[in-house]
Amino acid sequence: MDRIEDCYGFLLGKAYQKVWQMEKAALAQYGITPVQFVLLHVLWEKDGQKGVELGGRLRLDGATITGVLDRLEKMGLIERRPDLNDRRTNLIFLTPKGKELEKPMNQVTDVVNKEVISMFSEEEANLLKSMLTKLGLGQKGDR
Amino acid sequence: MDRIEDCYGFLLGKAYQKVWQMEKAALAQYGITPVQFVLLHVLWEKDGQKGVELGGRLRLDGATITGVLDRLEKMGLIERRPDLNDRRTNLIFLTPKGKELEKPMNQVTDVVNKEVISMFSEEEANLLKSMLTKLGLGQKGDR
DNA sequence: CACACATTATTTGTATACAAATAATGTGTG
DNA sequence: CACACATTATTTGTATACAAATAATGTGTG
Repeated sequence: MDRIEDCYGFLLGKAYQKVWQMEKAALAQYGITPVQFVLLHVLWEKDGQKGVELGGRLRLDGATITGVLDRLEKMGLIERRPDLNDRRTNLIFLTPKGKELEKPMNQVTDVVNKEVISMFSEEEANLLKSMLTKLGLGQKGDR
Repeated sequence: MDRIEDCYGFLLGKAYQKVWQMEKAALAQYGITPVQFVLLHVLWEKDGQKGVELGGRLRLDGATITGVLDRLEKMGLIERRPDLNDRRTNLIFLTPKGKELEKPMNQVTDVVNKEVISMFSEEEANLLKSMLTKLGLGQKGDR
């Protein structure tokens, strides 16, 4: 490999960095980072999950989840409640404030997604999605 | 966007994470991280560059470059020398130890690249590269 | 049932990454 | 030439991300 611009790891990192910055800018008005957004997103789908479930879905280390939850809790968007069935576990619940953000934050991130998609043909965008899914989430298909 | 798995930012992040881990594992025997590797790679192409040139090429903030250089310097792989033409600047030079790593490290990262490519057809892999370049480095073509 | 082993969350340490501020030095316009 | 503005590297602070260690609790096999 003569040029770093031929290294897939490098290219993926830079593409991620760019899209992450677009999302960060879009979410800045709510004081939320992209990672905090995706964690909230999983809770909007299903409230009251365990930390380890969130980490599994988001492919994040437990230590990382702890930190993200700390910040979301400090902002008053989520709440840790003890799991009555397993005292090792907390269940993570959205606060009303956390629930309110679903619609507006999905709107601004949808705009970013459309911006990304608009750089390619529909066919290319779909292929990109399936290739990234295969690379990052292990399988070609959906989960 | 109903599922985070449809969010390009998320997919890019996870694909990057996976490939980064593969590279990290391959480079671990040399005690080098993927980011340190790409910085060294730019120096192998041309020794004696300024920090700001490295940051421009790698799309990294000056503060990030400072940190990466600190660690590479501590490991004895690079050296900061004053620029006689501009006293604001250091020029970054490879040490003999830093030069030695070029061949072996390129070999192990080439293996990772081939692993990534092998997941797709040649046509798909080329399209992926051009799409990531367009997304992350601004233009479709090469620089 | 006891106890080795597993699971869950957290803490600590290291490495990116960027924003904002700072200090030193260059450059360009009147 | 002076001085506002730009450039370069660094420092400080915040936010991921993971590895390794720890503490508390569960689970399964003899």
